[in-house]
Amino acid sequence: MRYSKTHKEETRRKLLDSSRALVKKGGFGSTGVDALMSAIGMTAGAFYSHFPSKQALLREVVREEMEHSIALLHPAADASGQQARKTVRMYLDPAHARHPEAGCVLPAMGAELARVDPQVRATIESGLKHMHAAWREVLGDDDAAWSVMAQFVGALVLARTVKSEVARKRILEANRRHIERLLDGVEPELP
Amino acid sequence: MRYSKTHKEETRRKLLDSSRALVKKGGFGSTGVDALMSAIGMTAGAFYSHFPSKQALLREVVREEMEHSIALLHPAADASGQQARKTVRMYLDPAHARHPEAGCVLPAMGAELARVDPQVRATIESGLKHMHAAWREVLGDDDAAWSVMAQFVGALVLARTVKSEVARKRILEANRRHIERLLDGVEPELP
DNA sequence: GTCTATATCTAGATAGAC
DNA sequence: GTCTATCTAGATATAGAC
Repeated sequence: MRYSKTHKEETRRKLLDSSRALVKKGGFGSTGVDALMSAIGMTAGAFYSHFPSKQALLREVVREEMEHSIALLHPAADASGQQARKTVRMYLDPAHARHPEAGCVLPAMGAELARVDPQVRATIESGLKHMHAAWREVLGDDDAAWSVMAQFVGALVLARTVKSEVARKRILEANRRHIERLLDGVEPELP
Repeated sequence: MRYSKTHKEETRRKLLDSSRALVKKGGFGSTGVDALMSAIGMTAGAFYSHFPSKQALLREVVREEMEHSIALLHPAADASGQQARKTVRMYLDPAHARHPEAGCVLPAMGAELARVDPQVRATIESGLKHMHAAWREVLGDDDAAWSVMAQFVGALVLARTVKSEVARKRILEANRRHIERLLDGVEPELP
C-alpha cells in the first residue's frame, strides 16, 4: 500500500485537532472545508476520505471539545478549595479571552451550538451535568454551581465582545473576585 | 414621484425590525440578504437602496439591539429592589430561551459579536457600561454587578445549548434563585 | 489516501428596465 | 424604489487520475 496502516488515523487526528482550534476561532459556519484542509497542508477533496460531510466533522469536534471543556472547568474537589480557585483563575484569565482557539468551546461557539442537531446537544447537556456535579461538590450548593458555570461562559462572551483591553480585564477580574468570595463562604469539610 | 416621501423610511424601518429578529434567531453569517428581504416581501436587489452592504446593516442592527438590551437588562433602582427582581425573572424566563428572535442580542449573537469591527464593539462596550452602572446602583457592589450580567448571558447561552426542556429550566431557575439571594443580601437604603 | 478538476449551489453585489 | 437578470466569488461535495 502507498500509505502506512496508521496514516489515515494520523491524518484524521491532525484534521480534528486543527479543526477544533479553527472553528472556535472563526466559527463553524464561516470556516470552509478548504480552510480546514489547507491548515493541515492538504486539499479539500481529501476531506471526504475522513468525514462524510462537514456536519459529521462538527459532531466529532463538539464531542471532543466537551471532553476538553470538562477537564478545563472541572475542579478537583479538595477540602481547601485551592484546586477550584486555580480553575477559576485560569478560566477567567485575559489570555483565555484573547485565544478562543485554545479555550473552552462554550463561549466560543455559544449561539452556533444552540442550532446543532439534538444528538450533539444531548452530548453537550451530558457534559454540562458532569461539570455541574463537580462544582456542586466544591460549593455544596446546587444553585451556586450552575451560577458559577453561567458566570464562566457569560464573562468570557462579554469580555470578548468589548473593544478595549481594560474593559475586558475589568469584566474578567470582577467575575473572578465574585466567585472567589463565593468560595470563601464555603464551610471547609471536616476531615 | 412613484413612491411617497416616507416610503423609503418605512421600508428601512420594516427591514431593520425584521432583520433584528432574523439574525438573532439564525445568526448573521448564515442569514442571507435574500432571506432578509423576502421576510418583508421584497427581493434582494432592493436591499442596496437602503444599505451599501450587509455589514452596514449589521452595524445598525447591533446599535439598535444594544439600546433594546439596555432597556431589557436595565433595572430601575428602587429601594425594595422589586424592579430588579422583575427584570431577573423576565430575562431568565424559559420563554426568553425559546425565543431568541425577541430577546437580548448578547446571548443570541455572542461569539459573532466578538468578530465584528471595532466601531461596533465600542458601541457594545458603551452599552454594557450603562447596564453595569444600573446594576451597580441596585446591588451596591461593582463586582456583583458584572457577575449578574455575566450570569444573565451565560445562563441563556447554556440554556439554549442543552437538549432537554427540563435541563433548560433547571439552569435558568438556579441562576434566578442565586441572583435573588444576592438581592436579598442587599441592605435597603434609608429613605 | 490524496490530488486536480469539476459539478452544483448559494451568497453578496451590480446593471438596467419600469 | 423595486424588480429581474446577471456577474463573481465561495461553498459543499463528487469523479477520476495517480
